[in-house]
Amino acid sequence: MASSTTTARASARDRLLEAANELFYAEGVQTVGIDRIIERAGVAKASLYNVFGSKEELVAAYLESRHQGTATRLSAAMEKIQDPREKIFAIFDEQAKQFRDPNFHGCAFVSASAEAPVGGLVEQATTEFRAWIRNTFAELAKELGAAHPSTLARQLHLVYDGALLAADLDRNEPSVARSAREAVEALLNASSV
Amino acid sequence: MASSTTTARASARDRLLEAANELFYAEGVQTVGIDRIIERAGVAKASLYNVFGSKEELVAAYLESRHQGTATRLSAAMEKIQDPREKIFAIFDEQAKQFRDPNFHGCAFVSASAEAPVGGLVEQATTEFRAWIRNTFAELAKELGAAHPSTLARQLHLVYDGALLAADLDRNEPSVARSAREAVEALLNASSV
DNA sequence: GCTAATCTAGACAGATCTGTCTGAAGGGTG
DNA sequence: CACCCTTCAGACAGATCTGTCTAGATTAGC
Repeated sequence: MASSTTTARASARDRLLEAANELFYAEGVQTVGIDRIIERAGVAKASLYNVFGSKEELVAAYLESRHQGTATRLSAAMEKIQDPREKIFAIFDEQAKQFRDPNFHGCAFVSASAEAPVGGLVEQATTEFRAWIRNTFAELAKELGAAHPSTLARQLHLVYDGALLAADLDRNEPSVARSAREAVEALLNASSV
Repeated sequence: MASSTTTARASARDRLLEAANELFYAEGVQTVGIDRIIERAGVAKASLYNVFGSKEELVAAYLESRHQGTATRLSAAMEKIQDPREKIFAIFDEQAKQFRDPNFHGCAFVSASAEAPVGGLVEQATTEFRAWIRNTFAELAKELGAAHPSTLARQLHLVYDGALLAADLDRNEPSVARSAREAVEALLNASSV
């Protein structure tokens, strides 16, 4: 598929992924059926099953695209920063920006994992994503010269996940981002930096 | 399997709640159907709909029973302790004990909320549970004499949620509990205690 | 203009879901 | 025993789900 589409319209695959991203993320993987995806994408059901072989593979592709999106967003946020400490804060600032998005609805991987079968593609995509973000924190912790980089990374990950969860489930409370930032400060200071 | 001579069978309601607790928690609210619940509970379908009016209300009752269970567990863990700082650690120690339970599967409220309709009973039960646990932390933070009790409570909640999530999704890593405890220490120390 | 490949809408199959209803079995109380 | 009332097993309705298949429309290359 060398993308020879000269048409103005996006490819069926891209339109399906966009529809999946909107609907799956907003309402959940289980509750959104195939019919609603193809209706929003403007694509025939046969085409969906031709491109992706099953709903599960569409879900996996949706999660991989979110993984990719988060990776590029965080890279962009850290791009012009040298200090690893400031890079870490940039990650949480970027997260705080997400919270203000009216379409924000928590972590897509957490939601998708809630009712996914063990050993399936969703679990696999989630494991990869979480390993990647933990590794991102671990490298920054190492650059920082933390006493125990992997422990600090795990702690930053705890705050990162907890903040995502709270921002989604405790909508009334707008101070989540600030509390998370102050928690990060405390953790960085405590890790003998 | 068992004796019907002396021991009275538990009520239909209790058996339904027990089956719901096992199946909903292990596999998810959406993926487990009514038929599997009544089969495990040994109860007729008509009885379920007689006791609870709908699946959603059964789910809400299941969540409320977990709320109650967590409340009594934490109360017991803090019972013999006076120092609020040690009470906070007792909460996280209790959580760590949960992680070692082979049936541990993350936070029931997070999982149930992942695909629940907005404004439904699941959202309501989740809001109540989260308000309760945040309030628990807030009272301890106040006893501690923290500079900003509600901020400290929010931060402890972040770590609490993040640890639950990580213990569920990053099964390989066993050091979650220790990292969480150290994070709590750092947060307590930073809040001018 | 013709052919071949692709995309379309939608019927269809088969399974599964929630919730209702029927009719029989069972246990406690007069 | 007769009565009442709960519970039982399971058929049934109606909706919805994933995935397959048919057949017409569209498009590209020649």
